[in-house]
Amino acid sequence: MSNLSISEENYLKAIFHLYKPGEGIGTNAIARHLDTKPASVTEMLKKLADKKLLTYEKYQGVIPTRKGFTLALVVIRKHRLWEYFLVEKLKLKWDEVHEIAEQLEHIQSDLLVEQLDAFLGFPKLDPHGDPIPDKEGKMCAMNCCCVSEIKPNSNARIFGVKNHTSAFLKHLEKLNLTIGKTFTLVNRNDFDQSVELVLNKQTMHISKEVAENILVEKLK
Amino acid sequence: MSNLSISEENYLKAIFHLYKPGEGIGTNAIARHLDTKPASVTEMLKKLADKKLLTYEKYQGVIPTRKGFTLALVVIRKHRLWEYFLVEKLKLKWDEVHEIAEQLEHIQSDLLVEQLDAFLGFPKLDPHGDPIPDKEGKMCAMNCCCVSEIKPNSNARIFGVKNHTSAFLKHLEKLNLTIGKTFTLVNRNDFDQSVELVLNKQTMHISKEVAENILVEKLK
DNA sequence: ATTTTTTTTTAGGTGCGACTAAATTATATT
DNA sequence: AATATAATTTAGTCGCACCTAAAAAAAAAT
Ligand SMILES: [Mn+2]
Ligand SMILES: [Mn+2]
Ligand SMILES: [Mn+2]
Ligand SMILES: [Mn+2]
Repeated sequence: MSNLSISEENYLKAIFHLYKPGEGIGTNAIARHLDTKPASVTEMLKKLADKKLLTYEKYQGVIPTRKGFTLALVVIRKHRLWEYFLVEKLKLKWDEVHEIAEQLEHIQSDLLVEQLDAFLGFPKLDPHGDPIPDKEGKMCAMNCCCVSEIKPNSNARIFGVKNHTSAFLKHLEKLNLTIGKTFTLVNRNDFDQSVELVLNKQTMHISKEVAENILVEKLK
Repeated sequence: MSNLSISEENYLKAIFHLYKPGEGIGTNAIARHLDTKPASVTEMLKKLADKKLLTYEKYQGVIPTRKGFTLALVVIRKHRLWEYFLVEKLKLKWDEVHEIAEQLEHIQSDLLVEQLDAFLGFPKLDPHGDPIPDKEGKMCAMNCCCVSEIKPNSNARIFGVKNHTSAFLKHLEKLNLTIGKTFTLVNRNDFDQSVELVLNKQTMHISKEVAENILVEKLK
């Protein structure tokens, strides 16, 4: 029964999201992700290392332990379940839920989480296409890639987003690029990496930045 | 847009609950209610006075301002809406929700509260019979009193409880004394203030402590 | 192999919300 | 009215989570 503070939970989650097999996670990257200062991060890393949630060696970059991964997944599970609740039950828009879930994810009660999960019908994906870990921390494998990675003349269905800011999501909504929509990638412009695609027989252009933040599954 | 900390919100709520017209609220009473020390209370009272949420004069006892009342009611509204949600939607027991609502009441989002209220169908009473303030802070007038205040040979319907601890609520459940049940108060024993009542044709005895914490409406 | 730049850590400090112990003020008792 | 008791405030600390500025180590550039 590891009782973590809200700050500790946010650090664990950030570290989880920044983790890539093989590489240690840098102090600066964590500070950037949490909008805080590197000096503050160093302090917290020592505390989390004391609690055996990650391995810390000066200047080496940090790697979460099994326990660290597990606890991060619990927070992520709660975040995504609450987002699902807010959109499906309370009828909030997909761009309105992230900030609220950022608070709700820290509510402490195992009973609450399990009952919420059941009430929602054990959803597998959150409103942004991200998989929701189950009670054991398992989540469905994702077979998707960025729009910026698919080839011209291929069809794709929008699966999710990588950027969760309200500004980006509202922009997508305006472009009618929401989850489930299918389109054909017609062409990629070499000089600015912008992408030309056809959606509902309408041709449209999206910037490199947008293309990098939309996740799709390829269609045959 | 007064942004209060969780502590400040909990103090405001405690002060609201302890308030009685005419009298100032003592430092000790607040400390007892929040399970903290008088010295800590004094400090917080000064801070809340700076924010114009109450009037504070050394040694005089404290009185909430209009603004203090209003903000306390917002927190109480959230607490009771979440309790209703937990019982009616997530199927938690009435003795399991208080601690969780104590956390949820601090989630900051006006949109969330209003949508939750609508989703629940604008409930008027929480699972313990307490009135839920509406968006404007208004709540239905309560016409009820303690079992310890009603006279022998009168009929009453259980309306709510004054004590919200899990221990007390579980006890009531065991005695089958839950909201909506009606009974006849047969007799009060003078020497220990215990009460004899008839519920479903069964005679039972309840202690003074229990009688003081059950709220009823009198039936003709 | 130096030098420069970047990353990370250390040192020292702040605000918040708690605490204990001691002083002060108010209230009750004699 | 003087004294004892209770309530409240003050003074001084502490842990947490942040900060800035400076030092140290690692990585990159010359
Ligand atoms: Mn968070
Ligand atoms: Mn999401
Ligand atoms: Mn609370
Ligand atoms: Mn209640």
